[in-house]
Amino acid sequence: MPVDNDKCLDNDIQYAEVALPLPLDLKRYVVAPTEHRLQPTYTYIIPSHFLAIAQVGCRVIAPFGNSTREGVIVGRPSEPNLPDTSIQLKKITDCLDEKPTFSSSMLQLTHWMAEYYLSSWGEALMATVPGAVRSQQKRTYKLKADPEAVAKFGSRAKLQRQILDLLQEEGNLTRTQISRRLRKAESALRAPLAKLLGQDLIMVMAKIRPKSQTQYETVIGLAQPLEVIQVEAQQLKNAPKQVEVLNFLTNQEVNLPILQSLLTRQVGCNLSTLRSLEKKELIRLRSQQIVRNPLSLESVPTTEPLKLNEAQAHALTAINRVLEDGLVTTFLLHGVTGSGKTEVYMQAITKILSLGRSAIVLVPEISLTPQTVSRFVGRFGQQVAVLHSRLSDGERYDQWQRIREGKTQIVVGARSAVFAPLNNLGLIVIDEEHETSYKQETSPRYNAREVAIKRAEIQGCVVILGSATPSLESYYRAEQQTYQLLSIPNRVSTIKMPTVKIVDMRHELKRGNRTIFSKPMHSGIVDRLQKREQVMLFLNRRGHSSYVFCRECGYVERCQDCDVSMTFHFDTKRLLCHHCAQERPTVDQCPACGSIYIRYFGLGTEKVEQEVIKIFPNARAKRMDADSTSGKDGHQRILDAFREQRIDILIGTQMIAKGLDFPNVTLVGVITADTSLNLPDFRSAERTFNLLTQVGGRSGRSQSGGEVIIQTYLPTHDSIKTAQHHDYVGFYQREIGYRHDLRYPPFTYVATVLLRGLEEKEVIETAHYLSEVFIRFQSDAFPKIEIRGPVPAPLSKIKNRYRWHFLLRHTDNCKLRDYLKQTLSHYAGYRSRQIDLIVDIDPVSTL
DNA sequence: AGCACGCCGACT
DNA sequence: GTCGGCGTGCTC
Repeated sequence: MPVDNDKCLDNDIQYAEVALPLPLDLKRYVVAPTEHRLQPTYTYIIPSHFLAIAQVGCRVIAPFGNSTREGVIVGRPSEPNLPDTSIQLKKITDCLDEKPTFSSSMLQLTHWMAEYYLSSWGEALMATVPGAVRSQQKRTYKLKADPEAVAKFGSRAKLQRQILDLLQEEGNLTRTQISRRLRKAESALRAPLAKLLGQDLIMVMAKIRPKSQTQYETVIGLAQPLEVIQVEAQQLKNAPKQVEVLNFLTNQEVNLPILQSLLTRQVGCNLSTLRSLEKKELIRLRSQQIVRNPLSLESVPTTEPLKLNEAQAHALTAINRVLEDGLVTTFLLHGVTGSGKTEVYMQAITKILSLGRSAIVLVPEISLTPQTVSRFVGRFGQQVAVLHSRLSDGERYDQWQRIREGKTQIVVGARSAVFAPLNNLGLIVIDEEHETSYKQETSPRYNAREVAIKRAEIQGCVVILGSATPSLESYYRAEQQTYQLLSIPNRVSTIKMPTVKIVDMRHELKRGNRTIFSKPMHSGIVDRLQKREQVMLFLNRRGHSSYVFCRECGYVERCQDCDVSMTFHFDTKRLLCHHCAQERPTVDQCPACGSIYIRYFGLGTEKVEQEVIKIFPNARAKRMDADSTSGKDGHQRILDAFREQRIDILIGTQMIAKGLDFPNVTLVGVITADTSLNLPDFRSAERTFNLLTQVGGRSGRSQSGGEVIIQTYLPTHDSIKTAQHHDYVGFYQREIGYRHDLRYPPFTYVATVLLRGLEEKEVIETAHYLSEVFIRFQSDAFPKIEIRGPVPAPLSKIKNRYRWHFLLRHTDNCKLRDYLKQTLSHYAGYRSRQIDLIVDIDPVSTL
């Protein structure tokens, strides 16, 4: 029987079901998976002083095992529902919210996410709030024994000795602090610390406290009427600084409270001056909340709604009709690059605001540039909150609070903005819906597009998926009438689509052209340079050469920790692994046979830059990729320079392909289209088509018209041919046929299961064991499940960890998940801790 | 995930 | 013997 110190009657005890962010315990699914509590929640007693506020959806701190955790109340059962009656219920230590952080719809949404993506509910809940909202656990270690006992400890256990010395010297330290000072991994400290604790030599003080949160600033105001102050100032002759302060305050044009920092700087005084004035009750110091606003709103000119062309107007009418009726609908807005989709979004948002509801706009992180943001801010001003990865924790926290308090009606942000806590949400826009960055690559591995659709279903909203190159899944669903298709087939006004030229590089080679520029590409660039127009050159690979090898013996420089070749970077003259960032100097002699015939192969952006400089010495060329700049605004500076036409040729990776709009660019060159085409992934054709269309869309965004030149060794490939004619539907029809024949999405649902570990042998053995489990269940209850694998993953080793994987398919995604839950629960008993298991539902890539 | 417990080889 | 490494199990 639980003991409650608050002396209330047993039937007054109130309970909370708490979800904690623990990893999913797969063993729970072993028996009767549908009846069992699928998500591990824990029951706690709510102390009477929290009864008033500890509601469902509140974040709480609760003791868990021998630590303290932050969790979320997901239920208030009248009776505890425990697997075992002997369990002693503990009490919640603290309730962090007066008003629930999670609404019932967010609880529902996160529960769905956890079930769908096979994560725990707690993990799903935590993924929806910014880090700064979450509490941080802080454990500090403190010396408990007296110095004598410490001295007596001896130096048998060196680490323990070092820790004792450190604590004696510096007092209380956290584990991270200890690890930094001793230059040891935190994990290595666990055992020694445990030992010291066991011997009662040290103690831990666990404190969990909410992170950074709200910032305050001090403002100074007058505490007396102006006349009184002026009289008083006469009396302060021997305190000249104080007089100065008073004079400054009384001479202000507007008599508003002034920032302390500003005042001290202007007058040249310090805080103590102000304090003494405060004591004399002449001024008042007051602390007020700082709202960090990363938008410089003043600088953004307001924009008026543009007049829509016929296709845009048609799309908007269809959307508005549904918005008015309040129906749950998903639209697929298919509009070519430059067709004015954003204007349609904005006018739909205007509509939903007029109905008293709010909107979320999801944008891929990469296109969340000031340019995009200012379009929304320019139209909607203070009603917009922006959430993206460049914000500091504090800024993000403030934005989040503004949204939660109902101060903004529109949220523009990347993936996780789909969880923005807006009141009365009415519309979710997902721009570039095909983008793979909407998929989170850590648990819970959700796709914001699918989460948005689910959220819309729960909260009764409309979703607009927008893209020039919709994902095959979305377009298929539109064809099946699951989504409503809206098309904008033309660019706005009279701007034409660029002409696209395909250059067969095999012919170039035969003609003896060994440079990276084909004849048409070369003359195209020369032509633009003469006309003072700009050129963008695109290559989706960083570095100089993607592999370095010896012509004598065939030795290739590989990464020691990953199964890939090292990329040569000319800037640093070093070899870099693009998967683990391992780096080493390049060689001029073969490490295997000593020969000096080292060759550099495989083209990267650095090499393109060099070639451009060599062949077009008079052109001002600049490269933009992950290596080319450092610092926060580096990329922006390059883009600004390009916009102001201080650069003629911009060379870059993906980075320059998305959402940028430079009117003077009339030629876009794709150095090679084949890189992404040859990847062993069922979406590689789709990727390539998207990329080519995207890149091509950068050309000719003004009246002068534009040209795109694509160099390839595979000129007859569907992705390339259809991209040439801006023929999305043609591409779709071909590709959907292949998907159908090969039983890939959207005709099946796919999940990948990856096993990862340091010991190759162990990984393989585990993979084979799992394979047996898969096969056993397949024949019993799931004959239609298709299992591919185990095979080494295409990147068979990353960061020293070997990777084997499975690909599972089924036409019914519920069956597929049930199958995974059951099989993996059986495997869970076998698995060793050395092997990670990663399940990815609806993976965006199988590499 | 943390954290303790308990089993086993290596060395004061 | 003990130290410390490492695998296993539990947390309302």
